[in-house]
Parts: sequence; structure tokens; C-alpha cells
Amino acid sequence: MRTPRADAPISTCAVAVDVAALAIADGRLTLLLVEPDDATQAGRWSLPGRRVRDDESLDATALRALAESIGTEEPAVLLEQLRTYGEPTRDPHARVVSVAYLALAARPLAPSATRRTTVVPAADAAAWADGGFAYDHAAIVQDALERLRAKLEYTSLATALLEQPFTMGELRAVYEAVWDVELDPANFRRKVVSTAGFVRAAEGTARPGPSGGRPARRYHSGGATRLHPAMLRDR
Amino acid sequence: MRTPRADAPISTCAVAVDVAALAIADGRLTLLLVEPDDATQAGRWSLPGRRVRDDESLDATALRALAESIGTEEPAVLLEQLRTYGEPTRDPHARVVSVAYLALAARPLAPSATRRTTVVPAADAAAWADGGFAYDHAAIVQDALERLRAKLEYTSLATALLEQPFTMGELRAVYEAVWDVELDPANFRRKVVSTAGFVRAAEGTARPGPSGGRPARRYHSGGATRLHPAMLRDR
DNA sequence: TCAGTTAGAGTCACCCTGACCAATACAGCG
DNA sequence: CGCTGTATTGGTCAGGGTGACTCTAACTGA
Repeated sequence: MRTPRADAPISTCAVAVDVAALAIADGRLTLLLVEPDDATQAGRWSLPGRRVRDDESLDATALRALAESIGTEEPAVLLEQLRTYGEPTRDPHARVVSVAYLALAARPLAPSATRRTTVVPAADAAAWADGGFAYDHAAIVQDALERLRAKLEYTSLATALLEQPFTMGELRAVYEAVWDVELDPANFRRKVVSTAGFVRAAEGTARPGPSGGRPARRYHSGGATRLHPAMLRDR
Repeated sequence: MRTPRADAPISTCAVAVDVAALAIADGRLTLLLVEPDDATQAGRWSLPGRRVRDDESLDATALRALAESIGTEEPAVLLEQLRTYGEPTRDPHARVVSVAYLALAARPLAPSATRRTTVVPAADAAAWADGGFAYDHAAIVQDALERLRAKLEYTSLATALLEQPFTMGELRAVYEAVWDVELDPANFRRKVVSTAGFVRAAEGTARPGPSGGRPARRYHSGGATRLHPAMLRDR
């Protein structure tokens, strides 16, 4: 059994987990939002969040927050801890320390019909004026987007936003959506295939879209998490 | 006044902050450790840590944990949140969620004479077998070192480990200590001065050491936090 | 069949990099 | 003082990666 230490006065806070769940839909980066059930935050959107339960890891809380928000048992997402927000005044009701997570989904996120959820383009959410988000969730979203943009450079995180197998064009579309740039298809391919462990060729080809074009080769993730050399973007 | 939300059952954890405080001493990266006052952790070292107080931000707790451990009012350090450790079993006494911080000191850390503290080379601490650290602090130290190594590539964080002004050789020594490599002085200089905003020239020169050598120019931090292009290390 | 479109392969100039050499300016010593 | 050793700073040169660009392959739709 657990017993508090005799010499340390126990002060406690509520600990919560908030999840910035991102996915690619129609070539755009999108963010999952829910309506907070908190009268003081009416008219704003918040990130899916839950209190941490006893004997529940932070990762498990993040997965539960996401699963309960979209009504899916086991959402196929990659979870990565973002950072922790603990300003004493960030929640007007009580001291709540929130561990924020970044969730990357391979498929577009489906807003739950039974819950008040929505999916908005990340670019729109990032541009919202103060008042669009509840609590300090605007800052969390900004940090999440910045983290994703940065990590696309030196990790293979982009593949977490794609179903396997994927084409080089789909992978490029992830980079273009997250960075909001246009990339040269030929140079992008050359960099990706020359980066050890980024992708490995799969069987067969993908059918071209309605606008035609040569069938694209298919690829799987190559297993590497850190990319050497990195996919540097110029600024 | 703060009142809990009516519809959300309040479950609370103890929230603590642990600090991995790093500094350069004698050309080596060093880590500050304290003896935990916890009988179950006897014979191990832990990171300076404190419980978060009501109405105290996480950053403030980190600064307080460090200040109280080394007996200094305002330690001159750069604090950066590392990540949060919340496994339910990480502390045998109670559920403690710990927000870990990375602290980079410009001067060597002085272990307090009145408190049971020590400073050890980071390389030694990283190589300790299980049992050297209390709780999960071995993992925190590993993550802190990895974060520092990574951030030296694409940020100007190295200057936080130096007093201003500094010489190019001192800056290079930081990279060499953190990465555990030898760098070519001429090529290192060329990269640093060609990276916009990394350093700016200061007045005068530094006196050579006892072994002689040409006097080195002095530099200040250049204001940039992110480096473009990055100081890439090859692996 | 033909235009349009996307995928993939190749070329070339430029820049950054690592490896290396040379010049500068000090300390220490005989 | 002159010599040697050392660290800093500046410069050269070849090789690799990158951006811009061209060309071919292979499909869709009219």
C-alpha cells in the first residue's frame, strides 16, 4: 500500500491530459475540437481532455481522451507528449496541471455524431483570434503545430499521418500541408529515397486519381525514426 | 474564489518538478545531484526536486528547486521544460506526476556545503547501472542529455552554458563536451560566424591560457534562438 | 488518337562541408 | 631577445547535397 512520506506535506493539483489530434484530410492539416462542458467557456472550442485517473499512465489518459471524444475504441494514432501547462490561473475553476499530447492520425478524424465535436483546418484554428479557444488551448495548439513542423524535418513523423502503404505524392502532400509550402516532386523524391531508413519500396503501384497521371509506386515506412540527413526546409 | 466544477469528479495527484541542472566545468559536462531524504532510496542520487505549491507556476517551482538545492537566491540558469513523467508506479509512496526541467548554467554548479549535494560528470551519470539513481531519475537524465545534444544542433542553446562574452574556443568546447567529439576549430568557426544571429563580435580579446596561443576574439550571443543553417553533427 | 496530368529519372550549377594548409599572436624558456 | 610551442584565425580545394530544370513514362478523359 502507498503511504505518504512523513516529512513531505502533500499538496495536490488536478492533473489532466489535453490532446491536439491532427490528421490530413483533403490535402489539409486538420484539428479535432470539442465543446467544453463548462459554462464559462461557452462559445469556444477546446481540445479533447480528461483528468488522469489513479493508476492510469499519462499516455493511457491521452488515448482515452481521444477515444472517448471520437467514440472509437482504439484510435489508430501516434501519441507524443508535447509539454505540460501549469500556470496557476490557466483554469478559472481550480488549479489544473495539463499534460498536452500531440496525436497524429493516419486517417481523417471523424467527428462523433453523438458528441459535440468538430474538425477544422489547422491553419484556420491557428489564425483564430483570442476567444476562439477555451482556457490556454490556443497556446497548446500553436505549440503542437510548431512541434509537428519542426519534427517533420528530422524525424519520420510524416509517415504517421499516412496509411500504409503510401505513395511519394501522398508523403509530399503531408509535408506541403504541414509546412504550407510547395515542394518540387522530383527533388522531394530524391531526398526521401536517399535518406536511409525513411521509406522502403512496397509491392505494386497505386491507381492514378481522376485527373490521370502515371501510377505511383507504393512505399512503407522504413523503420528509422530520426532522419539523417534531415529533410531541411529553408526559411 | 475557485470552485470545482460540479460535473467533474476531482481526482488529484501530487505534482512535482525535477531539475536536471547541467553546466560545463573543466571542459566537461556536469550534472547536479542531491541525496533524497527518503529511506527507500538510500544510497542513490536524485535530481533536485520540489512539490509544486499553490499559485506557483511550474517554472517557478523549477527555479526554487534549484535555488534551494545549491543555496543560491537566483541561480543564473536557462530553464527549459523537458517532459513529464507520470507512470503510476514511479514513486513507491504515492502517485507523483513529475514535470522535468532542463537547467543550463553559465558557470560551474557549486554543490552546497550545508546540503548533501554533489556534482558529477554527466558521462559518468549516464553510464551508471540501475541503482545509481532514485525513482526514474536515470531516465530523466538520459532524456535531458539527449535533448541537450539534439538542441545544440538547431538552436543557440550552447551559449547558455557560457558566460558572456565568450570565445570561439569556449563555444567549441561546449559542443565537444556535449557531443563527446572533437571538432575542427577552423571549420567550427566558419559555421558559427556564417549562421545568422548565432553570435556577434564583442570588444577586445581574451588573454591566452598558460599554454599560449593567439588571443581569441570575444563574442556575445547573437539573439537568434533557432539556427539556420543548423550546426549538424554527422553520425 | 490526343491533350492533360502525375510519376519518375536525369542533368547542371551552386553552396556547404570536411580536410587540410598557412599566417597571426601570444606564453614560456634558454 | 630569439626560439619553440600553441591556439586562433584565415584561406584553399575537392566532394556531396540541393535547387532549378528538363525529359520520359504511364495513365485519364475527351
